Amino acid sequence: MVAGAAAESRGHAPLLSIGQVLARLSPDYPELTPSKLRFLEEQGLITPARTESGYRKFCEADLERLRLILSLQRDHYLPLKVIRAYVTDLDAGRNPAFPGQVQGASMLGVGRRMPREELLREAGASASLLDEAVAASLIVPADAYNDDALAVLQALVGLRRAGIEPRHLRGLRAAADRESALISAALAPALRRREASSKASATERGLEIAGQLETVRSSLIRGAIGRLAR
Amino acid sequence: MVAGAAAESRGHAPLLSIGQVLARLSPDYPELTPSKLRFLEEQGLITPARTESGYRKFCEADLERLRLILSLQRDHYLPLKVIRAYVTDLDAGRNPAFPGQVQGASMLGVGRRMPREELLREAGASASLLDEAVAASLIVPADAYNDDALAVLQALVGLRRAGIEPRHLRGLRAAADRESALISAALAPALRRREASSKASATERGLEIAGQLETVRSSLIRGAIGRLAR
DNA sequence: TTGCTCCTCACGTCACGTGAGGTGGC
DNA sequence: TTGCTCCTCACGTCACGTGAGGTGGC
Repeated sequence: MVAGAAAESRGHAPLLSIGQVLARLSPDYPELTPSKLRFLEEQGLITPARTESGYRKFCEADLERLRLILSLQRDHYLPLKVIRAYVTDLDAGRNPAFPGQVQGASMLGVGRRMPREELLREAGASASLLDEAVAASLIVPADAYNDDALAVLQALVGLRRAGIEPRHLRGLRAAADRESALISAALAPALRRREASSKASATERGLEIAGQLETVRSSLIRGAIGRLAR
Repeated sequence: MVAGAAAESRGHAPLLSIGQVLARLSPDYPELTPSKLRFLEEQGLITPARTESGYRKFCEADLERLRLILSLQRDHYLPLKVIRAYVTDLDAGRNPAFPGQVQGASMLGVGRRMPREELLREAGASASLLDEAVAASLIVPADAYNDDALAVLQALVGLRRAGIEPRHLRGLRAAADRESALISAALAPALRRREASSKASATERGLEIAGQLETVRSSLIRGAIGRLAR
């Protein structure tokens, strides 16, 4: 590994100090701090190189890994223990299952499947609400439902209390399809460039883009709600 | 205060045990636990009544307060210290400013305003990107921008890296307006019923509904992205 | 030499979770 | 009487944050 001026003159990416890493990542991850970076190293999630005098030096692969770790934390609410297991498996070439299937799922309940009756009971929903949700293409009917369907149905219970019915949300379905088409188009060139790249990483990147779109949308909606109250 | 059968026979809401509170709130707040409820009491955020033998008993006002506290935590990422100050001010009838203006804003930076140049620098954005965002109605031009504009611009920087430009997002603006109209319609009856209710609580309720809509949308988009990778 | 960045190490903090050991209520 | 729910209290945990005290680099 050659660092510094020599690397730069050959067009290699230079190694970054902890402060430079912060400057590069904080636009996407504003909650990042030096103390968090040191903590992640202490926990064995990243292993940056060191200069002779002990300064940390991060390469591009370290940055990629940090982006992965931070987005698993931010967008999937995964505890570091789970993230560490995932990246350790990745390092070992074991091609592990993507751990962030269900936002906020309990460790016990991950991958859990429940029949219709259990879904209704846990969500506190009526059978007709579920039927309406299916009719509006908000939930896909199945023999066994997952935690995602449960979260959606719980939200629909809350929305009904506000007088908003599933049929009012048909537009959401169409808008989501348009949005996923936009994301799909954005991912296509990267997928062509590196054919061998895993589907998991394409999904991960797609979810990151979805998160950025959500930041924009959320601002627009909060702005509109703020104007309503005036 | 009369509790139990007498209260029920008069049509008063009965007092709820800690387990019953959990059953009522966990559809909306799945992360709620008995230990969290006890912790919130210990921290002085709620003060449920007690039976002679020491069992906690929650009234409807306690539930309302819990919903407020939990949504301030979940949707605005506020620390309990800030939430406590807010509800304490509410109790004292001081009509405090709603504390959750900016998601994830640092305490130092709350209410902070920055000129165009500072906004561009902090977001790592070009002037033309900001101009395009303004043209697409994603950011409102101003002499001084807030943290919300910064978050949006940072997201747009990330989206541009993925090849998504502000003009591709004009649809988001229209969709956000439709969504806020839906929310506005849902809030209207409640606003009519209790004219004196504060605008802050209408905004709060509007944001709660927006959060539920987001749960549904997020599921649809994640589902669509998952199908893309197949 | 002067700032500025970076280092370690110890301790603090925030928001809970986890039992142990015991009592209350239909 | 038997479960089941609920109680307190002590301690643990997770993910960092905060300084003190010191060294490195342009």
